[in-house]
Amino acid sequence: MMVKITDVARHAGVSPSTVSYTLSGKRPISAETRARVEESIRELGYRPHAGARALAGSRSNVLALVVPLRAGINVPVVMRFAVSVVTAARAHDQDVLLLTQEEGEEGLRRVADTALVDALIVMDVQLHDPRLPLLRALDLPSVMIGFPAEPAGLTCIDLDFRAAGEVCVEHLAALGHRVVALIGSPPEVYVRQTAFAQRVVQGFTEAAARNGLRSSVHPCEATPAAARTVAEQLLREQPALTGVVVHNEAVLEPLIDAFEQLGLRVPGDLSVTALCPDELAEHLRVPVTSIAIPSTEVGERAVELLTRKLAGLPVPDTTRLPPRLTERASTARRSLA
Amino acid sequence: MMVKITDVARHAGVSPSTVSYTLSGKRPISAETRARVEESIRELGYRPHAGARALAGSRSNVLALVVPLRAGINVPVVMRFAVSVVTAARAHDQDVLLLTQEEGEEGLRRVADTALVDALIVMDVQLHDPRLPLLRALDLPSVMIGFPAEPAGLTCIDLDFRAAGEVCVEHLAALGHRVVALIGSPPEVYVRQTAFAQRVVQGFTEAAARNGLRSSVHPCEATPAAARTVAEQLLREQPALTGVVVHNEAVLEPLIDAFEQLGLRVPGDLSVTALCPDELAEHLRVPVTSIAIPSTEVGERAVELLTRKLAGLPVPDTTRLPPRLTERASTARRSLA
DNA sequence: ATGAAAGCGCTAACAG
DNA sequence: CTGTTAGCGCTTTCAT
Repeated sequence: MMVKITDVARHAGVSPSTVSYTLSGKRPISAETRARVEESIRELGYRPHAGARALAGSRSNVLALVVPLRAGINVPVVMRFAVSVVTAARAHDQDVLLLTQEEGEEGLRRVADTALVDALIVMDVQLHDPRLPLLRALDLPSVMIGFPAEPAGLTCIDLDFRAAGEVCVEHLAALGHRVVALIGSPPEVYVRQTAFAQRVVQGFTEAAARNGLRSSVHPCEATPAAARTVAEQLLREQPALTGVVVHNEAVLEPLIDAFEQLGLRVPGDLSVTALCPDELAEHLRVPVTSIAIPSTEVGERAVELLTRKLAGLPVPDTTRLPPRLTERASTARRSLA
Repeated sequence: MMVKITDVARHAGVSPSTVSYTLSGKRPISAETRARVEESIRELGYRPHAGARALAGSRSNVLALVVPLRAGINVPVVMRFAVSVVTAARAHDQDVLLLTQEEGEEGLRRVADTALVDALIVMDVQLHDPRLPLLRALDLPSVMIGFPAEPAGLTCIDLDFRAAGEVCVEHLAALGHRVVALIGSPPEVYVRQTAFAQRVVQGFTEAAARNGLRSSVHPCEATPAAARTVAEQLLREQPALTGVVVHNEAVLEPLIDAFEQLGLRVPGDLSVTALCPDELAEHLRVPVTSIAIPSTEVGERAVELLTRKLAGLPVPDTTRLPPRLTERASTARRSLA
């Protein structure tokens, strides 16, 4: 019922090793032998047994993908990312095993120790992620999505959040805006978890200084009421304000509503840019010029990094993907009124 | 570097098979031997090699989960489902391999032929899904999420959409409503793809008849404009209408807006129930009484079915999960004004 | 350029 | 209740 390598070998009149090498390309095979073997494989419908292959070759051709479960994660982004990982992995002849964060370090250790997978992709990396020591100790290659506090010895990839902050400011500066504000995440985000929020602030602040803009930063809780408060405060304290960068998905819509209710038209009086998923930016009443997390690209690149590591090739410790700003209806040249 | 079963055997002073049987429980082991073996396993940190196990035991302990990619799928629902499958699978000592619909039938055949997985979970099943013949032919157990036109010989599971339609009507009937309408999906949905839309209509219509309610069904395109049109038409043609069931996520919010703009208060003048994800129902201006797809339960049950099949136990061909209605602010007793 | 043969680490008869 | 042993199907030396 199952065709095995010896069946193919017999059918093609060669030895099993020749079939194996034809498949792996790990040693030269004459053109005619190769043709004969390939024909036999096709004819018999041969498929190498994954387990046997893993045992003999000590390579399972499976990657583990650890997906986050925490509240507050952006589900569509994770999903898009997962799909792109699977697609990219298949292009490199790898399959993808799905692990949940729930299993924690034990899960990682398990799939590593049982040789179920060859490598790991870990999403939702925290600044002081408890899994870091393990990942360093494991002899499996891994790549992390996000940057921990101490990335030395690890391979990390993510959007370049600092550049994202800069790009937003530069877009506003190019449109003639002179006073800008960053409306960010709730204060606690700047403390725990990941470092990306701070990086946005850095990029924002430095780009503003470089371009001679007046700038300020305003954390904001993830509630409409907080959005309203921040909007009012901004109008009071920065009457000359004409550009804002929003890095807080939850309040993007409420903020725009608040500004308009306070008499500021977007983009007539106020230009708005955001860091948020494209779906959100597109579907607002005023579609918002935004930078999204390039989930698909992150996934592809992560798999590529892993493939290189598995091949013993050198890879950069850190990869920061350049932000791409999509212009929509929420930004316009500063009116000279 | 790698601890193997013979190491454990030597350390515990038993044979490899005894270690194996201690682990699998496939034959009786004396309490003291078991204790000694377990102690050795712990001490040495032994983990059976997955590939070796799969080869010798012809069981990989991996399930394949095929996730859909089509536009129009509900991403959070898929994600929740995937997570629940992984969690449930782990509870049965199985891992989960992620496949995308993109790979199609070839992907299924591949993981089956290479013995990479023991069983398949297929989401997003269409009425005349091209994968059906393959799934029937494969000797791997599989379960499908959703019902094809001809489920004979397959194992299918999904929400009981017919009962969902009924429950909505009965809820409205119990609140004293006498004239109800179903606002459904765009016409094309009733033609192609899946059968669940028709089932909702059936349940709705029959329950209405059974309860002596006047009822009507209205397909609706997935646009705010269409929602408005349907709302207007309803008010014109069914002035006595006081209850609606909405089975169309995209227009739930626009519909409520339209009704209120037309002077109908929800739930004061009109009670609204829906089939939609809880997130949506909860976050509307008026939280809507709704029935959600029980993604978590579907995932758990799917894994359970598969586990039973793998154990050679009989399973029902079709499993329809009972709908659960969550009452929110959008339904109320019919005002006797 | 190809073949022969020795495992990879585990499971499951078979034997006692 | 436990041990012995023959593979599972493939990769990879080693040989030619």
